[in-house]
Amino acid sequence: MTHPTRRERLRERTKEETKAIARQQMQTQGTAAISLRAIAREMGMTVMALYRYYENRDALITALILDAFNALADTLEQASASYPTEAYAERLLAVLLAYREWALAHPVDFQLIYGNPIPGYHAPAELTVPAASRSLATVVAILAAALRSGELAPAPRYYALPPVIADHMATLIERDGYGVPVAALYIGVAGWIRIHGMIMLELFGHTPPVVGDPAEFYRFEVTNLMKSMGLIPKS
Amino acid sequence: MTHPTRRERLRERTKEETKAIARQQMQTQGTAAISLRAIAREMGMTVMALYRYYENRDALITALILDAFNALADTLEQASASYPTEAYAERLLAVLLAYREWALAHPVDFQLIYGNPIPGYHAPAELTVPAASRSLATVVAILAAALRSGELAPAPRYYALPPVIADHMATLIERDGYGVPVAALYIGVAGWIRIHGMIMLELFGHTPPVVGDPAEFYRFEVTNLMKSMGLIPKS
DNA sequence: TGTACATCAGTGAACGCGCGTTCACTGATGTAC
DNA sequence: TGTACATCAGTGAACGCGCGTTCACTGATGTAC
Repeated sequence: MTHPTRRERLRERTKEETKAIARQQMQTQGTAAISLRAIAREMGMTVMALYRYYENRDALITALILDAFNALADTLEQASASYPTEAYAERLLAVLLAYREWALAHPVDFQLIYGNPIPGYHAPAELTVPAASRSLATVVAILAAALRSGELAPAPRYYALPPVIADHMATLIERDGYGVPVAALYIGVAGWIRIHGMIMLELFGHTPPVVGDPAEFYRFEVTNLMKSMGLIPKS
Repeated sequence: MTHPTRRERLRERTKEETKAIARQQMQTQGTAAISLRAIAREMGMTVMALYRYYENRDALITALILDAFNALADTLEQASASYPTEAYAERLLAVLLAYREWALAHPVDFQLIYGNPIPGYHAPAELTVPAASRSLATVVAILAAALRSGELAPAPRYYALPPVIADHMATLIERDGYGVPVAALYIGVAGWIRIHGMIMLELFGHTPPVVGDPAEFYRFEVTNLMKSMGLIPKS
């Protein structure tokens, strides 16, 4: 593994610039309108120059999706690491607030990974699935640690989980080697889904007119969610 | 107000057929790919014939969106009416289950109203907003009645609603003449958002791999949600 | 009941545009000897 | 240190396609007298 050559560095920079402009254009035109010709025009190059960097349009889209999944997961991991390990409630709250903030700061990337699929494009699952599960894993890890420490006291109803679901989650934990109890995975998934709905609706402008202050509403909902789990943050 | 003429009936039928084919094509191509030429081709007509029925592409999209909002609201109202007025819990559960079922049965219409906006298209708010609020109103009406009867006992935390949000909702209720307490609107909105997240993620294939049986999971979550409000359905 | 006219559904060619991808090429930058 | 050659970035024209919307038209269906 030698150092990257000058050429390799320039090459990497062009690939990054291409993605940056693609993101910029999706912001105004929508995720489906991603066009190689438009990107090349903006870069002051011919379309064909782009084919040196990405095999075709689908390859560029895949790169954008992977970047988005990883950027989100990085942000969440950073938020999680900004508190001591045993401050479970604070860590979880920080992660959940970071989730919304990232989505609002990068609406296009969020739509790319969680919104309407792009017509005609098919994601290569072997690449996207691992990248996608990193975020959930961050949340579930905190929950599992909190459960182990006894600080997290899930309400009795969490144990009334229908057998179909409990079994499925147990299998999943086994297969992927998560090493967490089913309760942690369930709470993580259920919480993620609730939060996700709020963000999706806010992003598309459906909640603000009803709720008034989406940021305040989000914080209130997330805090309640955590309280109902037995995890109470100080602030 | 005379009867519709033969011509008017035929005209209506063609407009309906146009929308039906548009929906069919969005199902395979994505909501953004709605194309007048493709629709005309499928109908065995020239593109220009369509311009007799819809002023332009945007007008057709608006018609599809209004249809979707109204079909959803009709379905919810029907579900609500299938139980006696005082059976609040059963009515609410029926409405919430109907919401998911409608979304799964009409994924394209659901994406059209709650998914990514279509690039270049701008919805006329004076038409879409009233149609959109019908669904929420159905849920909120049940909650308000349940509150009045004393059968719904919201947890104390519902009254810890941040003033910004409570004030905004109070203004909204006043302005639109909902005639319900703030607690009913808040519970309705919060519940709607949670449910929405689950359905969105299921529709785009993000939850099934994690959850195993989305229908069972949905029922479990909705029931828990209602229990936490003090509304317990029999079945 | 018959006729003249208005209304309406639908045609067909054309405009100007954007798209992804192919192919054969030029000229600059690096590498081996 | 100089030269011959390979690698690589980028060009430019072309193919075949689809799109929304314009315009001037044809022929059938209804309506008024």
